[in-house]
Amino acid sequence: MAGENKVRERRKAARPAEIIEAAFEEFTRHGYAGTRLEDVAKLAGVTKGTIYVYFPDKEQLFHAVMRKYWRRIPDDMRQLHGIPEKPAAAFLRSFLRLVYQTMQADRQGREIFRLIVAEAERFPALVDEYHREVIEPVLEKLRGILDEAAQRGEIRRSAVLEFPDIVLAPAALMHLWLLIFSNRRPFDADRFLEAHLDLVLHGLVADTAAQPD
Amino acid sequence: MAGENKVRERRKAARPAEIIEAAFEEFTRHGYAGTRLEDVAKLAGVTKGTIYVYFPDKEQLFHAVMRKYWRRIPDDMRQLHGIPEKPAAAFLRSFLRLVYQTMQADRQGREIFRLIVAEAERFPALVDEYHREVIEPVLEKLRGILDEAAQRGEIRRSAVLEFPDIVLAPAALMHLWLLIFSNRRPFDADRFLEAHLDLVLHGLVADTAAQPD
Amino acid sequence: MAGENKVRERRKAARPAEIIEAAFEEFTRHGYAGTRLEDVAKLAGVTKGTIYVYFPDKEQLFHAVMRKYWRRIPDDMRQLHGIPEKPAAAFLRSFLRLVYQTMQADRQGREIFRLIVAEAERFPALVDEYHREVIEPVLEKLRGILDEAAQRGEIRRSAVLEFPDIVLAPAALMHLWLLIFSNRRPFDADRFLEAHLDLVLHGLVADTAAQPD
Amino acid sequence: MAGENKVRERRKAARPAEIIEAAFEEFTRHGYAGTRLEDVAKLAGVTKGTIYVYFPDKEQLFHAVMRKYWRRIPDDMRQLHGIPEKPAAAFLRSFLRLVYQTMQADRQGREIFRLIVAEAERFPALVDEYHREVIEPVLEKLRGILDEAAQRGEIRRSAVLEFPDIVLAPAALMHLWLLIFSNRRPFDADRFLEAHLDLVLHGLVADTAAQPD
DNA sequence: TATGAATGAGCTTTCATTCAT
DNA sequence: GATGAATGAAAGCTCATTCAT
Repeated sequence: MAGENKVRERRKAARPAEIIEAAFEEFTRHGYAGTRLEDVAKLAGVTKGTIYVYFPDKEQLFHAVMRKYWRRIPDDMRQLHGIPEKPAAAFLRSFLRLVYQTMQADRQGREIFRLIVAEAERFPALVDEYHREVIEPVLEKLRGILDEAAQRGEIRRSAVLEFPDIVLAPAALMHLWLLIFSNRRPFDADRFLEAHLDLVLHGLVADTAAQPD
Repeated sequence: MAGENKVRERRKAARPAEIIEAAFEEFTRHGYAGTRLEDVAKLAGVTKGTIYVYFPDKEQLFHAVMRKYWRRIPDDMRQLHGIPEKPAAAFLRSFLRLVYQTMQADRQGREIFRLIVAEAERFPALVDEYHREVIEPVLEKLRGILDEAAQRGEIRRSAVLEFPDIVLAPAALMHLWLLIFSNRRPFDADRFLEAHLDLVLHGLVADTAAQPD
Repeated sequence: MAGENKVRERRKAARPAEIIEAAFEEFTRHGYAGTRLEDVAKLAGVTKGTIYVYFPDKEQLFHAVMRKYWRRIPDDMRQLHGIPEKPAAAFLRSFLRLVYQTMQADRQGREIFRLIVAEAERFPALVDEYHREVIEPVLEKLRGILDEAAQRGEIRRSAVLEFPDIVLAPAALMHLWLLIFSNRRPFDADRFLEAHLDLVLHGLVADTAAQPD
Repeated sequence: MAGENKVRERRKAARPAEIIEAAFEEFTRHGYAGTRLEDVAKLAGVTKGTIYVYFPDKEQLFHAVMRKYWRRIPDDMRQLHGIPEKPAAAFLRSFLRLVYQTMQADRQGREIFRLIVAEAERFPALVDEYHREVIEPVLEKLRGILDEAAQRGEIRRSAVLEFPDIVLAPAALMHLWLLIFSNRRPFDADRFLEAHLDLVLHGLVADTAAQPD
């Protein structure tokens, strides 16, 4: 009774995920319009028809790919729990370091971002969803860090507090550089992060006494 | 009769440019693979066949579009000539203000950037060319500004000097926001620029005496 | 437990009939080629595979549908037994009234007729079978009625006796009207029958004395 | 200037008609769903793509086929002009003879009728159009003939006058027989028409004195 | 017996490209 | 140069049929 059709069930249960994985590769490599479902199928080790067993059409498969791969990003931020939140300089450093680590390691999240930029016109609803679920939480987290530090008097009250994106911008730019140059252009991410921290900590510090590092 | 001919000739001479303009609209809206040459032709007021009179194939047309629209960007930087280069804070402000103005006004440059991100995998050579001709000059300009200011002792010698991208990053991010949210999300570019300047000037300033604004 | 089994067995035994019923609906609505076995399965409350347990392929299922639904038509004619066969006018009236009643009530027979017309080219053998089993018996019955009436001198000996279809034709036409206009076009079947009878009885009557109604 | 591209233009102008002709053959043989556009193309001597130069999709091609082939039917009725309208018996005979001739000769009109019956469910609007443009005019013509004859006292005022279809029904039935039996079943159309006329003329005649033939 | 995942041939439709005019 | 009819390869999608369970 037990274990006889487990293999089959396991395969069956894994099918949609396998197809999504393959679709991710093809979509990120060739864009939405440039992707051939036949290639997706081949990569997933199934036939064209099988894709349609699980997804009603190309568009829904695209949606599934997008949603699957951006969900994981905010999860990484949980690692921040347990890190003492002050002094602000140290916490900010931890926060940004985590962001860089995630961004560097997470090729998938990066490629999803490419698709967001590339297909923003075709799938505006997806862009909004992405903003709400991926970008906004990170910015809100950062805004909270900055606000509390400002309340404690550790950093200046400046217009920057209104735009946490500005503090994060260099990280986003690194994202883009990795995206468009792949590995053609050497990039010292550690040193880039140090420079980024240098600017931010000097730029936000409450008074000259509070020097970072 | 001669006048008639002239109009015709002028139109004839304008054909390739008109086709490129139309192709720009279609490529930026639908991406490379998603663009139909028939739509390009319709928008340009010619027929499909005419495109092939001037361009050997879709790919070369794409190249032409890309090259035409990014050439103009560095031109804007000439406006900086004539502005006194010190004090550094003021010059940086002028520089960044110019960058923001250009970025906001230049929908075409923005859309080209979208294509760079979207089609980086398919046209890596184009990305490299874009970097050499568009990104690099701006970064080099900024690097020059920063280096000179540092030599004059107006700003700190920090790791940031190695990565002028970091100073420019918020502007690039605004570029992206405009790109993916179109006009769906209100964005106060002026205030964003002020916050950006606030961070950069405080972050780079040599000593606490040199406050911006 | 035994009761449970019975229900199941009863259901099992009913399966083929349920499938045929569902197939009838789909085939008549969408034609042979336009019918999807998956829809048949859904309508029958089974899965696609089950159809193949009972029918080797789509074609055989179609055959089964056709044969099942035309068998019942001649049965209705048994209702004529017991009606005195003369005078001919009265018997003819009873006969035609029965034909009209059957035709109006029997949506299924009507739809089968549509399939006969629609798929005659693809299934000529089925058409011949249909003629032999459905059309011919009715025509023969009518021919018999007319012949006997003629022998009794109640109706004229005319060429019409060779073609009982001519006497029946208006009924067939009503069949067609119902088939192609569904309920879009109002149709007074009773009055139509009266007119039909009027023509036939006047047309066949032996002499002017024998007026119907 | 003249005659150089005439051949091409002639071919071009003929294309849609050639495709419609080929489509007619395939649609009438295999029905709407059963027809493969590739076969249509092959029969028309073009490639699949060419069909889409002239017709937006399969459905519009079907519409075009239907409309093209039923237009000609009412035209045949013009042949009646010039025939003296009385006595009614003779005119009715001419009318029905013409109907039979048309029906026998016009394989295309017959096949269109098959499609009307077969696809009535899928294209109800087409059925209505067919009724308005093909059936209705014939019935109205006949109704006019009968009404005038009745006014002149040449035929009885009976319920039949309300339903000219009844008078025409045998012709319609012959249509069907030809349609579903092709040439498998011998059919003496002349004798059938004679029998038909016999019934109708006897059935409608005002008094016993007025005998047909 | 019944299932339904999987197949793959085949369908309609699209579109970059060609070429006679 | 300019046209646009024609092509044909290939794309997205469908569905009758199979088969391991």
